[in-house]
Amino acid sequence: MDQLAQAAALYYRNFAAVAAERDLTLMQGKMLSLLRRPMPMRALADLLACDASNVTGIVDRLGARGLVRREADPSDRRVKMVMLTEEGEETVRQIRSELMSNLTGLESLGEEDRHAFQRLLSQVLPAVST
Amino acid sequence: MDQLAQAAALYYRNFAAVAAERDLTLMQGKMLSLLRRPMPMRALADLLACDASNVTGIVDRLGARGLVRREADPSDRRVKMVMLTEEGEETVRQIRSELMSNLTGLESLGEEDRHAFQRLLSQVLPAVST
DNA sequence: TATTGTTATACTCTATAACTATA
DNA sequence: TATAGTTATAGAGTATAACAATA
Repeated sequence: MDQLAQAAALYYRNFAAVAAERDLTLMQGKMLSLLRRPMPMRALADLLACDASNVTGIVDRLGARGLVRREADPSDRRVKMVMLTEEGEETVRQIRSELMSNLTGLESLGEEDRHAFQRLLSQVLPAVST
Repeated sequence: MDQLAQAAALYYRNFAAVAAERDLTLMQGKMLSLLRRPMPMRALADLLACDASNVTGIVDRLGARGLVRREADPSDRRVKMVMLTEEGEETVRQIRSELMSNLTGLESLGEEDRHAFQRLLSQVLPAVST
């Protein structure tokens, strides 16, 4: 229990540090990481667990830096799809690779331990859609 | 790796929800939880991984609600010790107990799985002091 | 000189409420 | 009527820089 708290703290401290190196806030880094494919603003709000009105500002700031862009959805003209630009894609690649190399603990595990870890997490994570 | 991200997201989502029920922000809840014993402002800044100037405001707001108080340190008159009030202690007890009951996953594990989990976490947590 | 805590400042995140344009 | 996104607003977190008091 305390270990879960520490693991969570470690993960976010690491994530925030990696993002900060690129002048990104935690939320900006999270949003970029979520955009594996184009997504409506609304979906981003759900995944980031924040109000839809906040997404406007975050996308604005990332857009001003050329990391994401909005595009109209032909099938529903209310919807705006958000997607990474080329530069955004590259930034996400860098973040992911640095996250990996900072948290090498899991990668250095044997097969058996890794499976035990995943089994345990699946019990603790009944309702996570991220 | 992705599982660690999900576990961290789950933990903080749960923590923030429990804190919000008591009209506390995530940082306010974190600070209360850290105050197992009186602590200088400076130590809180280190544990919360934020600038010392932020601690002033957070302690101010918690103090205005009667959950913490400052006290002079006789041995170094620059230092102010922050400690929980009686109401603060009770709030922390409630938060802890609700966190536990929400994340029952770990508690329901068998001995073997629990040990595997702790062994894994200890590999991922080389530098966590919280 | 260095450290502790505060203040001032500017920016970001946050929820709420009111608005528009679509559906 | 309901939904997607925006805007306005107020409160909270954030780092930086400058400051007073103390070491």
